[in-house]
Amino acid sequence: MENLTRKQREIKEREDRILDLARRMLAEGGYLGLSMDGIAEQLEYSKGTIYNHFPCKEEIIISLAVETMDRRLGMFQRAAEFVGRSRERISAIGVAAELFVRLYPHHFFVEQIIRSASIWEKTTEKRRSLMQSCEHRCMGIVSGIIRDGIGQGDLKLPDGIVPEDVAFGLWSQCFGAYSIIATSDSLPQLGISDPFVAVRRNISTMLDGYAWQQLSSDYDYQQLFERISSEVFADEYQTLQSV
Amino acid sequence: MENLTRKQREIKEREDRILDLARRMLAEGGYLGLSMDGIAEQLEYSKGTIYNHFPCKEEIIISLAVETMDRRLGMFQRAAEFVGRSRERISAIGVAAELFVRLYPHHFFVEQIIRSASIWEKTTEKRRSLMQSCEHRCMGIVSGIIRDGIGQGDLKLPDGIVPEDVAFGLWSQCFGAYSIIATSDSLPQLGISDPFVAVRRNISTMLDGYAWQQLSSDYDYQQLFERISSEVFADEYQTLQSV
Amino acid sequence: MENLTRKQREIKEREDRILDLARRMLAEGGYLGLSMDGIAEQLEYSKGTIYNHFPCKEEIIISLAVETMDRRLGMFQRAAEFVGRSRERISAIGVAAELFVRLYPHHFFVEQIIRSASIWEKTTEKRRSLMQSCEHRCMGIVSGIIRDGIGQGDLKLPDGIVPEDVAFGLWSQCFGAYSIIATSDSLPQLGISDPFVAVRRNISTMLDGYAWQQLSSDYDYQQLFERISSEVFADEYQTLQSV
Amino acid sequence: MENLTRKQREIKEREDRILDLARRMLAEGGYLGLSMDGIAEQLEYSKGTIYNHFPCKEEIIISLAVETMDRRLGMFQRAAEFVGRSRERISAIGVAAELFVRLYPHHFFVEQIIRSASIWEKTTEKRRSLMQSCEHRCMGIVSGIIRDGIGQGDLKLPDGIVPEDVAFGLWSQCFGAYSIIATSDSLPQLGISDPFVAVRRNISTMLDGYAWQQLSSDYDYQQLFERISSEVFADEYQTLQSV
DNA sequence: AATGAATGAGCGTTCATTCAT
DNA sequence: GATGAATGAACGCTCATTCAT
Repeated sequence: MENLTRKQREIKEREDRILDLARRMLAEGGYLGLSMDGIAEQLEYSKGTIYNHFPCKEEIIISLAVETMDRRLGMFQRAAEFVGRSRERISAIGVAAELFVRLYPHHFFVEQIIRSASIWEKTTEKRRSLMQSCEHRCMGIVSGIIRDGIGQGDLKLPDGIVPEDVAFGLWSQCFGAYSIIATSDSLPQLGISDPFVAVRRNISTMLDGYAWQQLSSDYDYQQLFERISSEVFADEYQTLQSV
Repeated sequence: MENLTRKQREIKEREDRILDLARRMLAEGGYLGLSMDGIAEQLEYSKGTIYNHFPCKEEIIISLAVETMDRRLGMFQRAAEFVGRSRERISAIGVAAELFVRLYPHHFFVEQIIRSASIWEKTTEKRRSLMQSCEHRCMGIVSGIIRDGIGQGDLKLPDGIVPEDVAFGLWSQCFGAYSIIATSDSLPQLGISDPFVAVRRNISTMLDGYAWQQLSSDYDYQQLFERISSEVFADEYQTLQSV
Repeated sequence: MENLTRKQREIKEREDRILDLARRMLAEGGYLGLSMDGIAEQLEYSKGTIYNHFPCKEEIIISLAVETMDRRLGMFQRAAEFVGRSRERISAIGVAAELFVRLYPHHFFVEQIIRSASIWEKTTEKRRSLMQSCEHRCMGIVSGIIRDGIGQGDLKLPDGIVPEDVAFGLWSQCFGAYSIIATSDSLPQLGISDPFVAVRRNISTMLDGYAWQQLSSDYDYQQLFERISSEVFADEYQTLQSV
Repeated sequence: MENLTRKQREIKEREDRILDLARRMLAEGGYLGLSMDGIAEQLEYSKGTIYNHFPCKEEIIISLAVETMDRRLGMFQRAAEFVGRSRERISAIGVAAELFVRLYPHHFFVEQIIRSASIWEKTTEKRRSLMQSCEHRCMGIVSGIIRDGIGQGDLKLPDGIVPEDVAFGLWSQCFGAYSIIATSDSLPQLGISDPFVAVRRNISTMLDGYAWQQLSSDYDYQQLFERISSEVFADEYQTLQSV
């Protein structure tokens, strides 16, 4: 059994190496940049071996996406545990989102690929629902904090708006901004010198618009951002700084 | 001469059919979903004929993108001419953006594809700058309205924020939300029953956060939305209703 | 009829323009470098018009070859008329051959192309025999001079050797050398600094070997070369000098 | 291991079959006559298999050329080792050249193709220099024998002529004659009944012209030709006889 | 006679996937 | 379980040739 475990460890390790390489290839050249031949060659395994791990190319991409979502979910969970008032906690989520995309741009890119390529036909329904559940839980965390805020009197949503709508707003804002940042190289020419800062300000302003206490006029969220970064995401933050 | 015109009309018409089909293929299967063979086959023309219209696959995609951007730019320009206070005019832009993506979802999808595929190597610099200028002008319209609002005293931006940052916020919000809407089919399960309404509310709330007069609490922007739709974009609105 | 003649002149003129361009294209990029589309485009005629002149691509190449051979035949004929002893006259042929290949390298190149591409299947037997007759007459001129030399006692061929064998030797030597010169760019590195001079010396030595009077030791053939160039081929020689 | 060797043998063997077929196709229809589709079809392998052996069409042609040059170089080297006076040794080279072109006419044709087609862009500089070095060494062998002849007093070159010039003469004569023989089917009609014999006589006469001892009048080079054929190139000679 | 849009067989090449060893 | 040779459908693209106008 010890033997088996070692074997299993080896297999898991190789699987990780495949995924790591695949992610880099995907980031480098999109869906076409990822090739089974290339993986086999660069990893110095035979193609057959790669196929022993993943039954087809699409499954690799799905695995990549699952890994990405898992990783972000983990960061979101740690963020949600931040002790403070509801808006501080939602700020922690914001920190997590930004750190994630800056620290693991390849992971983020995978999500974009998966949205534009038609992969689903070759995949099992199980895979698909696995990813949806990940998405679901991420949303749940954010909505939960909003609900907490409402419960604690920090926030009151107008009629016809549910916490999920606000969560969707945060999600859209981040996803849209990070997509544009990742794929546009003319932002400075458009007059946007520091897009990440702009995202934070815009989100903050939106939350002010919802009158989520405490307002950004009464609280230094920039400083909070730094504090969360170094307290909750010490490792990630340091890695980012050193890059 | 009548004869010549008929031929030319036929050609133009076929070009449109090629682009329409190409757009659908792109929307269906991404960059790989669009194939020259497929176009020729489905349109029942020879490959040579397709190549008489477009010298390579990339040029089709570029043409698609240019068409998309032109069309939206046109709608933005009409929106910007709406007579009213600055926030009403920015609402008109919002109407344009939403109508555009709902009316021409394939057009919108093309933009996403073009962001992730590496098409540019096969294209001239002229093409590239043409598209960038389109983007630039769209941004310029939005920033211009924001500047007008500032000049007219409807809006005052905090220190360190320029109109472009706000415009970027609107762009991100829309682009992100519409991307998610277009590629996710589980929004209802996530609790977001009407994502388009949610976007409007979130954006409106952000503008409230910037204290852009008149605040949504003092003005019925929902009604304005309807009015702009039926006045400025009568045709588009009707088409949308009938679908 | 005057009208018809003008028309015919126009047609002939256009045919020449087609052939000129075709020859340049052939020289530039070999068999593949010659394209019907390219001809039509650069000459600003429609493809149909080109096909009115030549029924297929191969016919153009054949025409090119015929033109080449005609031109050289003309030069050979003028050379053969040089007044002098037989070896002087054969020298005149040598001058013609060298001037031809140096002055019209594209023409020479056509001959090489036609030897390596399989064009004949698409051509009529008539074309083929036309070319062969050209070749025949060129050979005939050279053999004739040799025969004259024998008749005049300048030369006596050993048993088993006919004038055509010697003519073949001259032809081979020239064709081989000029081919190598045209397609090899490393002759200087191989130690051959002036290949054209080398050809002349080698041929002259071979004729000495046949004891063709007057031997090169008794006659300044280099000076004769100059004289023939400037007397018989004044125009060609001048053109060459000015290039 | 026996197993592995068998597989490798099979692969090597197929590679040879590909090259053989490719050579025939090239000889038949020039650069265009060689097609990857055609190879796959005639050999009844899939296209992918062909591409497993050669990464592109050009590499096949290069391989063909290298094989050709290697083979002739080998024959030249064996010829150069013939024990005898310098002119006997140069005769051995002549035997090698003729046997080569008669025994492997397709090989010879490859060289002509490669001279006129623009293959080099798709190939590495290494390939190119490999071929040039082959050419260089062939030339070196011939020049070396000439130098030996000079050193041994068999031969004295006139002023202004270097051994390489004479070697170039031999090369031109052979290359030209063999090219014409290979591509012209009307030699008998032109009065050249045995062109190979004619080449030998012409070359011999040229060497007589250079007064290279022993002169053909004092030595039976025809008989030497037979002797070298059967002694140095016994295998090749026999193969030729039996064809 | 001139046009040029239309054709379609053909090309070189790629790559996910299979399966005998 | 590992290997990698073999497959073959698909791709983007070219171009000589035809023929309705």
